[in-house]
Amino acid sequence: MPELPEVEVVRRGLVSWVRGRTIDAVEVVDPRSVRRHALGAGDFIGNLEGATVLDVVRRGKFLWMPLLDTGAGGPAGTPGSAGIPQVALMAHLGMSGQLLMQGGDVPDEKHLKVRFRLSPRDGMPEQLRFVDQRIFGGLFVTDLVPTDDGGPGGLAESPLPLIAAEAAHIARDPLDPAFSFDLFYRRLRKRKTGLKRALLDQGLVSGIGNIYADEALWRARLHYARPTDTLRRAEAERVLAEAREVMLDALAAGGTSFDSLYVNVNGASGYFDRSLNAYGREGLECKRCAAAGVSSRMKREQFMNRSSYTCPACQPRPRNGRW
DNA sequence: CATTCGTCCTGATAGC
DNA sequence: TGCTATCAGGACGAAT
Repeated sequence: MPELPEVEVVRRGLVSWVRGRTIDAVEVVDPRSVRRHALGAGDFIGNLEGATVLDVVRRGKFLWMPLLDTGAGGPAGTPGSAGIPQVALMAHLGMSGQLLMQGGDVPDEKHLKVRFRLSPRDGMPEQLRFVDQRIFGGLFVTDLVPTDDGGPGGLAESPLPLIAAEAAHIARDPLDPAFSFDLFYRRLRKRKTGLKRALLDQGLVSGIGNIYADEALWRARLHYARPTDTLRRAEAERVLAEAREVMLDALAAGGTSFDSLYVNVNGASGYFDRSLNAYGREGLECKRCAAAGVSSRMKREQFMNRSSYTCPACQPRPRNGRW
């Protein structure tokens, strides 16, 4: 389930394979994977064929490749703009999306949705493939627009002060050097909602999904339903610091994976799931309580139409009035 | 305006 | 055995 670390692993894996290569041909095997491209699959293809990939950049879980039109005439970018890209190929992995580099002789994956044939380069696979079982992810072409907050964000800052229009509403992520805690805390306190809902709101802080939200809350000993307008500064700092820690650990491990739905760009699964403390541990002893000699079992509850895992002893549900 | 909820999807698994 | 129900969840647009 791709969250920030997994998407960053894909970005890093992808960039050396695609930067500078031209998209020679595009094949949309399943149009549902380009449904966010409003003008349809034909227009999607027309925008991409002949364009050159300049870079792979990210904000939150959105990943995109700024494109330069090579002059073949497609709508992608306008010649004469001094090499400044105007559009990008956007990718969101959703639940189960993968971006794979594959040689032309590799059989099609069962859930292959879109195939890109790239200009040949020695020792590099010919195809970039988008594979997605559950079709929550997708690809589309988006405009690149100026941004005044320093660039797209993420861990590897792009030299271009441009952001994909479709990702302009996404906040910076906690690993981003330009992430502002003050801005986050100010906005958090104004919310009338629960803490986990806020952590999952990509417009407030990006990159955190259900798994890392539960892990960060567990590490910070905070309950998911804690009202955001009661959070003390130190508590907000704590949960963000823990989110940062758990995502850095996952990044170092190459991303989290449970069922091989997610693999990185070269097809290798992450293995961080073995060190999760909260997610998926229903009925098991809370590791922290056990270490302190207290017996407490993790419980699972439905929240926001998804599972939330908490320890009832060290992450007590907030009560009215006092904290 | 802010917040919450329904929807999109497939396939593994549980239960009868 | 073969069917149906349940679960997984990111993000957007509709509803409240």
